Amino acid sequence: MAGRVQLSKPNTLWFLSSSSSPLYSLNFRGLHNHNNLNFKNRLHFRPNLVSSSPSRGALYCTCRSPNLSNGEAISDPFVLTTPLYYVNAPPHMGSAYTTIAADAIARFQRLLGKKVIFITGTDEHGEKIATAAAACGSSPSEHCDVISQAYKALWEDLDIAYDKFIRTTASKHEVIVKEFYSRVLANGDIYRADYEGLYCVNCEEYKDEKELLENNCCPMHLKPCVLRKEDNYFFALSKYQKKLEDTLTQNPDFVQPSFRLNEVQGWIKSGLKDFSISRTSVDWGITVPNDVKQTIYVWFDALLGYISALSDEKEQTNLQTALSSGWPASLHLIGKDILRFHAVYWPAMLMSAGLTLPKMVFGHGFLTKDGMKMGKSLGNTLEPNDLVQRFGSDAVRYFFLREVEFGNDGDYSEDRFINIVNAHLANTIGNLLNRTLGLLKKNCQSTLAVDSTIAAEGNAFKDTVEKLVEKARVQYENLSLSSACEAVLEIGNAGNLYMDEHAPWSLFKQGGAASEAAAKDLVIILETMRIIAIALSPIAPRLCFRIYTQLGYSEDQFNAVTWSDTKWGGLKGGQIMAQPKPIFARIEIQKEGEDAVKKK
RNA sequence: GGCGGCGUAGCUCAGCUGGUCAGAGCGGGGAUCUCAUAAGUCCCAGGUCGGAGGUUCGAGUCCUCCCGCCGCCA
Repeated sequence: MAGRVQLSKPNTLWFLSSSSSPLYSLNFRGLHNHNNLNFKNRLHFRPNLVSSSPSRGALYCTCRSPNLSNGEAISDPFVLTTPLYYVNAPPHMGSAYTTIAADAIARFQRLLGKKVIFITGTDEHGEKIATAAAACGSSPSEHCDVISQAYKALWEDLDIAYDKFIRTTASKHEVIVKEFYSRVLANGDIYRADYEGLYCVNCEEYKDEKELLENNCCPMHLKPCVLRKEDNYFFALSKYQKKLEDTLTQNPDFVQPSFRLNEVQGWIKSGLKDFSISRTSVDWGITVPNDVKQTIYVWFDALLGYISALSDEKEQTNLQTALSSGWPASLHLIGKDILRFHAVYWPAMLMSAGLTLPKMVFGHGFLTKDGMKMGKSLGNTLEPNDLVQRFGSDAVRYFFLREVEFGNDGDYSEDRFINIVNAHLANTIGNLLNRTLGLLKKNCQSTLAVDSTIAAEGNAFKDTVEKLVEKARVQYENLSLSSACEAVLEIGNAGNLYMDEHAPWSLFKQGGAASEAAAKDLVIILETMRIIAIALSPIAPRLCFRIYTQLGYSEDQFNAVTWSDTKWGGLKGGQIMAQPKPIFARIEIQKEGEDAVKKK
């Protein structure tokens, strides 16, 4: 379809024009960063290199909600990781999808009052990095700085509120890797051996001859592999075959979804081979302790980012201190292509070092575009930067979290993207708020007549909303992000139906008792919107913030909400609402030379 | 070749453990309304549940074979 899409600037630049809002504070408390003085506010974004102590008043830390003051033990933190993305290239939509999903899960866990440690970062070692840098005429570290920054910039645009951004070139990471290496060595699981084989530089892997194409070309990169013989260090993975089998049998939830568990069990069953964990031919990386000629292989290095990320900059880095700051991880979120490393190699490494395994590894599916696999050679990649610039963060997040059943593959098409986002965010949610605030302004001077609890007395609608909220909570906890979205949107549908049934605009015209009933109805709908703003905030945080501020709340109040605030009754009589203003501008499609609008 | 997953309305998907033998969202058509972001509400069309057998009183759901797609392994 030839056409142009109008930029949804209102969705991305809302704050810059909102100074007329009487309740929106322009004061920015940049507690942690010197660089954050521009107006473009970031909800729950913090490139936090400085540890902040948990505090009730902290802008984003919710580990101590008021409800935890009754002598409850401090619970374990919820530690969530994305993969550490390889900096051979800027981020693509696949890694953005993983990170968006992780962010939604992290936000939900924070709403529950959990202390969350959300770890992401970049894997910056390896031959490909050195090669890519040389091709650009940069040093590897310069190259890493640029690409790593590109990741951070995209995460900022996508409202990713991570806690720890670890780069494998960080000095603390090296300390952790070396200490871990020594532990595994001391356990007798590293040995030296010759390794000869055909090596693909792009995969950074030795290949079995059988899997290569003619001229020994790698099937993925279509470039000839090089015969290499190296004297390397090996990790005794085969030694852990039985233990891994037992672990997966006894913990069937360790790998999810369940069909991925089957795959992993199949790999193990077919026999595990020791794998090389070092290279002599690669200089860009961490040297093997006591052997400066060998460099640690990227996976043995990178996976430890999940632990080194926990290390506090201020303290002397050591493995034990890092572990005690949040290990074991609660959830590793990964794409299915790296499942073997996370579900087989990593657990075995941890066993060897005598460390606890993470609680769960979740391997989600791939994204396709218009039903086809994405690939540079196909020329149909989906650039996350483009998507977020064109449609805004909320639309991108909402679409992928709603449309892809987590764990399965998912498809993107622009028509469907626009249809779904318009129908749900602009129409169901956005119009409901707009029409209600408009009525409130016209008939009640933008002020709530009664408490929402009083307004809903004897009203079954409140029960409907509470049931759907509970449904959403359960779905979030089960990582069913799509179903959670569905449940929250259903609240919006119920709200629109309620409005039509009660027709408060008609009641206002009648005056008297009818007008009072109408005023109560508006309070009911606005309380519903308040609940939606909380329940949907893990998915579309910026949109939800706009809803919350139009209901008369401040940024601090929004950042302090917990899931328990979805309980009916937050809005009180007398609260003044902001002026009605669309919270999500419809994405318009215009066809060339043709007026596509053909409506009544 | 072996193992596993999938194939349900134009699109994206529910329907798990057999029982009002088919639903939802998006899109489409119609009606209605005008508080509202040309939005809302209501109604409708649209299905050989990949195909063929079988088990059963009854199968989208269980079994067998076949076709197609995807993944892992060889």
